[in-house]
Amino acid sequence: MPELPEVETVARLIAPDLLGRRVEGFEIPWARTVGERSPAQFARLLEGRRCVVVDRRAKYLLLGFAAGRESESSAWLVVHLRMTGRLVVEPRSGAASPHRRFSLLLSAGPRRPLAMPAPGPWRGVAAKRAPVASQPASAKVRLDFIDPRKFGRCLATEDPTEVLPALGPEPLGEDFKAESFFAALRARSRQLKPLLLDQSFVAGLGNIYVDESLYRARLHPEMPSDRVSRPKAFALFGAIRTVLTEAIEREGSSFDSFYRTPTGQPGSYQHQFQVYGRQDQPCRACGTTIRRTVVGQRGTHFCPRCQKPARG
DNA sequence: AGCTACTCCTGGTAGC
DNA sequence: TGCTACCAGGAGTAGC
Repeated sequence: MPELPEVETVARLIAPDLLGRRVEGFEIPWARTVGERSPAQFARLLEGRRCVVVDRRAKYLLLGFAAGRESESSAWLVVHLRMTGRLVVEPRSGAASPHRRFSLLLSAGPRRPLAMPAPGPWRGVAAKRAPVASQPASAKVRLDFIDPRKFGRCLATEDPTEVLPALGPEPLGEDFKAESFFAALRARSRQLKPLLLDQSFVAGLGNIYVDESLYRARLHPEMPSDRVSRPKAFALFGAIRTVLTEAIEREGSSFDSFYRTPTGQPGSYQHQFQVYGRQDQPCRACGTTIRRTVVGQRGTHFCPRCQKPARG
């Protein structure tokens, strides 16, 4: 499922195919994908504008569009992939997926590629490989939002803050500090698993990376957050950042039919999973059988020996 | 504040 | 084989 590393990968890889292209139209095969917006509102907000920003905040992709020759975004397409959403850039006349829910029709690209704008302060990790355009700049293209389960959303807005919910700190950002993370854990008394999944507490983690982070920090998913010791809180802080960084370096996690990069490639972080999806298999550290339970309505994977429920 | 349940959806799979 | 039933999952919302 697309979490922070997958969305980050999509942003990086899709940027060279979007930057500098102009919106010439759109198609909305599944209306609920675009929320309340009518085609007329889309036209007013986006048509004729040029893509100048491709960024990410939490699990949201932010595509910024500028009017005329300006370089400041005055309209945004805010995309959430949820479970099964994908963004793909296709030749304009190429065949569309039966699960296509929304498309932007884009002009040919600029003669000289638009420089990637300075990444948002929440990026945190440098790209390992330089993203390359998949389509020639001379071709008109189509940005397809493909989403079999229809959970994803593409929202057009003049101001992203008006469609984004309250979001906690970016775990790879500069303002995410171990000391304040410890204080924040102390200030609540929720089970770690649902707390870390709460996007207003820390932004961008989902089911996979929460399980992997808790395992790495040797913390039980049901432990109340205010019982986590200072050293353990620091360990969890480091675990979250390490897991996310390594996942970005491997371009995210893919399994079953879930999640592909914009070029259709799977990520490879699934090969690094220590607990997620490894129920009934031995813990790589101690050999104990990994267990799967349900915590807060979410499938939860942990090692009962490494992750003791006692005070951490 | 924090919990539980429900909703949105469909592809995949387990069970018969 | 063909059918039904159920489930995963993020996030928003409602009710307690």
